[in-house]
Amino acid sequence: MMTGEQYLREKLRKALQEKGFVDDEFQITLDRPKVAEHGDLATNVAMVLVSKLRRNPREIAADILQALDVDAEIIAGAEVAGAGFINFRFGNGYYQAALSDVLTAGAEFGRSDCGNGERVQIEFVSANPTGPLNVVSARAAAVGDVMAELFKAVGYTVEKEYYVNDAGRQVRLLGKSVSARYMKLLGKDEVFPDEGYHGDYVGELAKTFLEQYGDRFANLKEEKRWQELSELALNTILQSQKDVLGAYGLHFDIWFRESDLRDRNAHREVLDTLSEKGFVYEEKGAKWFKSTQFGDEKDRVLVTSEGEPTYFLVDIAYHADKYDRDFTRLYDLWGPDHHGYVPRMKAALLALGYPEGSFDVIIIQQVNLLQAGEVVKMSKRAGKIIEMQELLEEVGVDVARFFFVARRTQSPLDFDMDLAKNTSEENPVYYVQYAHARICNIIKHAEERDVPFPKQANLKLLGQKEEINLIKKLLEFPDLVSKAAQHLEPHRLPTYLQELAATFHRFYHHHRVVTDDKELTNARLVLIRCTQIVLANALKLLGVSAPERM
RNA sequence: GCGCCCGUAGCUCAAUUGGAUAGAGCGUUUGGCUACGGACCAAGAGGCUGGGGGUUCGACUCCCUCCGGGCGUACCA
Repeated sequence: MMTGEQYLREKLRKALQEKGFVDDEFQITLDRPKVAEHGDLATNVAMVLVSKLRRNPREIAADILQALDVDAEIIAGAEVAGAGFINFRFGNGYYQAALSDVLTAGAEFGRSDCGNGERVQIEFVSANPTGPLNVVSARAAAVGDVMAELFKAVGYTVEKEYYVNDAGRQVRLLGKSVSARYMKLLGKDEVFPDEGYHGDYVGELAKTFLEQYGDRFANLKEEKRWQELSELALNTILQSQKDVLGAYGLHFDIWFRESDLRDRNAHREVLDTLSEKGFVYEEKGAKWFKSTQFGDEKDRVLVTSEGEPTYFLVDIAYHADKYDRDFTRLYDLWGPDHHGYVPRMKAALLALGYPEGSFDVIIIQQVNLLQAGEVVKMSKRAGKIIEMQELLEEVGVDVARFFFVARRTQSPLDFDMDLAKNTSEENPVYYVQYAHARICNIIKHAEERDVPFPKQANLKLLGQKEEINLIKKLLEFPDLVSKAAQHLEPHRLPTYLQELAATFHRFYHHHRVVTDDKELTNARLVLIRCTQIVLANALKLLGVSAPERM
């Protein structure tokens, strides 16, 4: 069905054209005023037309109103206000009718198809497989997952991908580190690599391997031992990363391995392509990419003077591969320490001829863990990190996901452990979930009193302020989902959920649902059922559970 | 030095992407609830949106500048 906004937009356009104020191209802005006194929707068209018509905005507005022909059931009020805004108020009849659409749509309410099935890929977490996932990865995991779900909700075809850096120096260092620990357990001396991994998990891996495979690695040649142990360690770590993410409710469609690219020389192909296009030159024995031609601040090395391909070159090949898989929009979620890398990646993809704007990077800022008001210091070097697993054990999946998504990605996030562990009203997650549980309980209570959920209800009985406000809040949901997807702002979901829960609790305290008034009871049952639907749909997008009991 | 991000109520954050009187939660003060769950509700106090300048009908939002914090600035990944 047509929303009230669409209806009004159409009627406004008609009025404006009748007056000869605008052409077909003109965009009418309609938005929801912050202040209730300003109505349900407002437009600034009169003010926008000031310079074109050279007239007083309030007069223009009055003219528009005079030409506007709307159904009084839908638009109950329209007036000129402020500097030249036109404020519109929907009639209760409109809201009451719209409520039944929520019920009909059910789990589909809030979803749309404006993405037209376009193929979108979102790559995130992609932590080095050289250690356990930390809390920063936990934030990226939550944000990326919800972004992907938002894209799906508005009609895109989405794949979630994890890039595994299973080649190169880091992995070799991991092998050497494990090897050194392993040999030490056997009482043999092997030098621990300079920049090796000091975390406790390295020793634990060595111990596990010793138990599982005995001392057979000790007899191998050094190089061979490092190689085998690094492969073993990598797979073990990767599996535990998958396990943690799985427990977090996150399942990647693709785990893409860097070694695959190297094995089939994809980076060489890309190098050739860039060379043919004339964007590569040699200097001091190295091969450079002219990224400055595409807005980067300096040129970048693709192949070192030692003949080694840089990480950058392989990464270009990786992104080219994504395009080869027919994705038309690519999103990467990176940590703040990689933001300097964005211009060169964009430059490379432009040089290869991929459309501008088809690739974007979202930088997820850092996470500070707070305990008793103090920042918990973490150091990767010393192996002192709070693992994602520990965090989940401490606060639970629902709380972690909600907290991580609740902030804008550009802002650093203070994760308050004490608040997160608090199972009382202070914790917004419980506040929202409680609203859902409370509704389930009321519906159950009604059934126990032989008031089954009605097939038909007279929604015109829902005229109280708290009832109308609740309906308004519910109807905001579809627009919220599409805006959140469009602007890559999943944090809007938690904000909205808190508002919705508050609006519901307010209604609950002013009005009783199950009463002797059969008709009214039925209407209110529909209202809370619709609230339950929207709460559940929003929580689903977040990957947070919607409990029936707490 | 240069580049990117951040700076909003005591604290943690929003603000429909340029709209009208900047809003929530926590904390604080006061008051409710013998009901379908008190993990709730109502009322109050709390602000020069880091400072200054500019753009225009209109700025938390865009531009310039300064201050403060974080990150980056490799033939590393």
